[in-house]
Amino acid sequence: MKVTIADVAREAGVSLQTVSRVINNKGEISPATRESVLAVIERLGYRPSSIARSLATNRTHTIGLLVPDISNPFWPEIARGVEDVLWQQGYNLFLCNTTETPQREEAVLQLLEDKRVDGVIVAGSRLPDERLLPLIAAHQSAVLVNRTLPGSGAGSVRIDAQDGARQAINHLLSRQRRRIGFLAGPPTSQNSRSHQSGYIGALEAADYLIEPALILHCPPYLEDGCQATKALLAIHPAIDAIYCYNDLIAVGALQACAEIGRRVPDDVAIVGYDDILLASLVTPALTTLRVAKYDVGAATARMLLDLINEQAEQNELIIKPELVVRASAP
Amino acid sequence: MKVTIADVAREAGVSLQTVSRVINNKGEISPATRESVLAVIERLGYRPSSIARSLATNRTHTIGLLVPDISNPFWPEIARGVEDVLWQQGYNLFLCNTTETPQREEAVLQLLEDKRVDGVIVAGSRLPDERLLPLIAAHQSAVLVNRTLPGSGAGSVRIDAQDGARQAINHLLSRQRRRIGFLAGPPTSQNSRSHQSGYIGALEAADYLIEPALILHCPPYLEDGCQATKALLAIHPAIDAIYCYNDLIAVGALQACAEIGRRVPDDVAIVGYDDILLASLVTPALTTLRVAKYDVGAATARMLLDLINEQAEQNELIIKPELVVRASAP
DNA sequence: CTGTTAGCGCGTTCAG
DNA sequence: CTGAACGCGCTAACAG
Repeated sequence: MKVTIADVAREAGVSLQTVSRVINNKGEISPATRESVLAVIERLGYRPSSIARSLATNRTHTIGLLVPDISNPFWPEIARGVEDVLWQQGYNLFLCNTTETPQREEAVLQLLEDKRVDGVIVAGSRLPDERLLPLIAAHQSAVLVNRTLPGSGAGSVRIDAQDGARQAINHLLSRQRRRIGFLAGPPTSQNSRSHQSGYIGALEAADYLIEPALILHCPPYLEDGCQATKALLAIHPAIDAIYCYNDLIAVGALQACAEIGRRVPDDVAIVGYDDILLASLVTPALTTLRVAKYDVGAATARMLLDLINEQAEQNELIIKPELVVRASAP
Repeated sequence: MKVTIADVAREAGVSLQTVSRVINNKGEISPATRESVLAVIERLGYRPSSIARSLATNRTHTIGLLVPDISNPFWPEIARGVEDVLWQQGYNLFLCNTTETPQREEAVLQLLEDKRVDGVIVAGSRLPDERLLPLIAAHQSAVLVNRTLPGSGAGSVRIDAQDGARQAINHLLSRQRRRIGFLAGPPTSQNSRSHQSGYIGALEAADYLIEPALILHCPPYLEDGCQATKALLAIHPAIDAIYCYNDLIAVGALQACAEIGRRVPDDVAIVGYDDILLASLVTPALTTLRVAKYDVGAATARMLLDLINEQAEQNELIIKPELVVRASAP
């Protein structure tokens, strides 16, 4: 059986309470008893039960992180940033994959509530506002990544996809690309809509007509990007550039072009988004928008902790991505 | 305030216990009262507190996963496999990065104990047996990935690195490579020693002398692999092949060769390990040993759950990697 | 089939 | 400065 606070108290010849005070550094305790209690704790190898503590304090020092899919290379670095900051502050992390499935996202959020997490970080949510809102509201504290949710009181950390898309399109236009396709990622992602408004905005600002048929949605994975690219180029052979929701799709586009004999960048320029490790290592190397993923994760975690401790200075943070020009769209 | 079981009981006009029974499907309950209790639960939106439940049952339905670094592309797929299986069985996952730091690994293992996790999965441990043993023993159930720990009672799932190394070396020898270097990864990794014994075994079996100086340790990352390769080739210019602890190191080796003007595979053949996404997409594509990462994660989680439920049929699983021949070592 | 009585291990009132 | 009693929300014996 585990040694409890009672064992320590008995062994040290003091009351339960005194032991508790020593552990939590609360109230004044005579150095003598403190030392002796500490010695007994050490000798018995006593460690307080987080569970019992949580029941009494109503805090778990645990937070939940929802990501669409941890095996998508964009998320691990975010998760790493989150976990590092949390660890430093004595918090643990529940990792939950939502697998792009709305029901699972809902179920996860409820389960985390049952587990009494002190807060949640919801990244890449695919839920519509009205379904997400009550689930977020049920949590004490929450920070959303790449999404807003008006009226929820949740914090928000976003990479400015609209700005990123604008940078990408302007770069392509400046290189004389005129028929720019857009592989827009999951239609249910708010982030996708931000990209799209940047894409449209930049083209309109340059007085180009928007052709809706140049925009194609697809899941954010390599194979899907490959297929979508083939479809896009089949319908619109004149396309001379493709802007992609993320790097995985962009690498898929690279593959598609190789397979159907379109040269990159000569025939078609490709621009990705995220700057995952892969981006700089494929051939041709991918022009993309660099996102400081680790920093985003760390900042998100810090914001959540501030929210939990009610000392948040801001509950909104927008980070601009940086265009990295490589061979796929020089 | 959260609605508790007492609220439900009062509202339904039954005792606490009856509500508890309904929730847990324990004992016989008259359909009538069951229905009415269920209705109240629904109406009040009652959800049992996992914390209170854990305190009473001594089970948390939570397990801890230790990985060296989730942003190393090898681990996310493992984590995904683990999380999927756990989720299906109603378990949650604490994700913990040990950052290749022994103290952090120790601290994490203790903290997970405080949190009363039902079990732990320890992947890529860097702790020596005598330090790891007590920490593992303190946990009810544990499964180690890519490592054994005699006398711990822990389960073990391993990818047979010795066999993988043997396959790689034999392949290289069959292609007339004679001076084969080995970038061995972290010296504190048991897995690294397995690779090494496969490397040595295969060479000895073919009657080649082992030159210790052809073996170099380095952290399992791209930059480190790049540096180590340069060092290796500087000392031993005659090397015509390099076998690497993992794909990241191998991609680093590819880069190093490009930078110093060694052609791959003409001058130097490179073989990696893991078959991460990147491996097939670099140029030249990497010959490597494919590891069914998701399956390893899923199998590990299943083994742990079986251990927890005391119905484990086996507590050891060894999976063979599969040689995938690509351009870097045809 | 259902209610009562005890804990689970700890923190937080209060007195002393 | 220290101790005793109570409660966190729930499950596990026992009764009935």
